[in-house]
Amino acid sequence: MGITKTEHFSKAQLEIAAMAKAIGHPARVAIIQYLLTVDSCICGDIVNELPLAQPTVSQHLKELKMAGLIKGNIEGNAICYCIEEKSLEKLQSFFGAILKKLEKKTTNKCC
Amino acid sequence: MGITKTEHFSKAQLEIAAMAKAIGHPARVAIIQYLLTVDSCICGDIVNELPLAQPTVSQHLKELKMAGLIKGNIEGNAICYCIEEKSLEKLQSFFGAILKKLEKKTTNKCC
DNA sequence: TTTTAATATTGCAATATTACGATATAAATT
DNA sequence: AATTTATATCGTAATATTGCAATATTAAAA
Repeated sequence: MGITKTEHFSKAQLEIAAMAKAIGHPARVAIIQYLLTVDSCICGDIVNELPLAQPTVSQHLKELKMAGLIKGNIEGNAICYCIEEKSLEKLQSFFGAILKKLEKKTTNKCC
Repeated sequence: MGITKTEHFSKAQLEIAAMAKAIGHPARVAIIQYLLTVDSCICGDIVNELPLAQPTVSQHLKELKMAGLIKGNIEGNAICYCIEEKSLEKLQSFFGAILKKLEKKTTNKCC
């Protein structure tokens, strides 16, 4: 069907999944990494940094924005994109919590 | 086209994207969380824990396995699934590195 | 050895994603 | 005002994902 049964999952599960899904494409990983290298988040040429056409990049940016991973400020005729720190913190603490739980059960490993 | 231009991205970017993509579905988030609650990774009834049919769950498990996030051990006629710690560590350090870089550029924020 | 239990695979329908050309929009520049 | 620059949106083709019924597989249990 290609449709996810969202109603059966918790809000937290849906949120983590949505953010992870947004990162789940190499172009979007590259966009995030590029946003980290530009110092003042003076944006602009994200398109030139990627091996993809402008509409495709625009679409990827939209998905990152909708997942709350980046935000954009209009600066004249350009748009300044930045990473949304809060969402990345959520992801890190999700994985941090998992690793913490894993360490607690070192006694009972079967694989 | 629905096809990703993988050849233009780095191995690291592809790996992070693949792992994130695997977590990018609420059922797979739920599976990971469930695997954390069972103490001895005596598996079995993951199907009963999820609001999805058995073939669907099996498919999600396969994707998690292919992304290297979980591993499965055959135990008689059942299969014991566990979380692959290394891959989660990779993800956490990816996000950790991002947050570290973000903290370094607090002076030049525009959004 | 037949049955049961646990999981995987196949096949398929519905929907989502990826990519891009064409076009639209909107502000800066000339 | 016309042009340029930066980005978004539309439309569409190719492919991927999600979900499940039906069926296969494989090992334990009866």
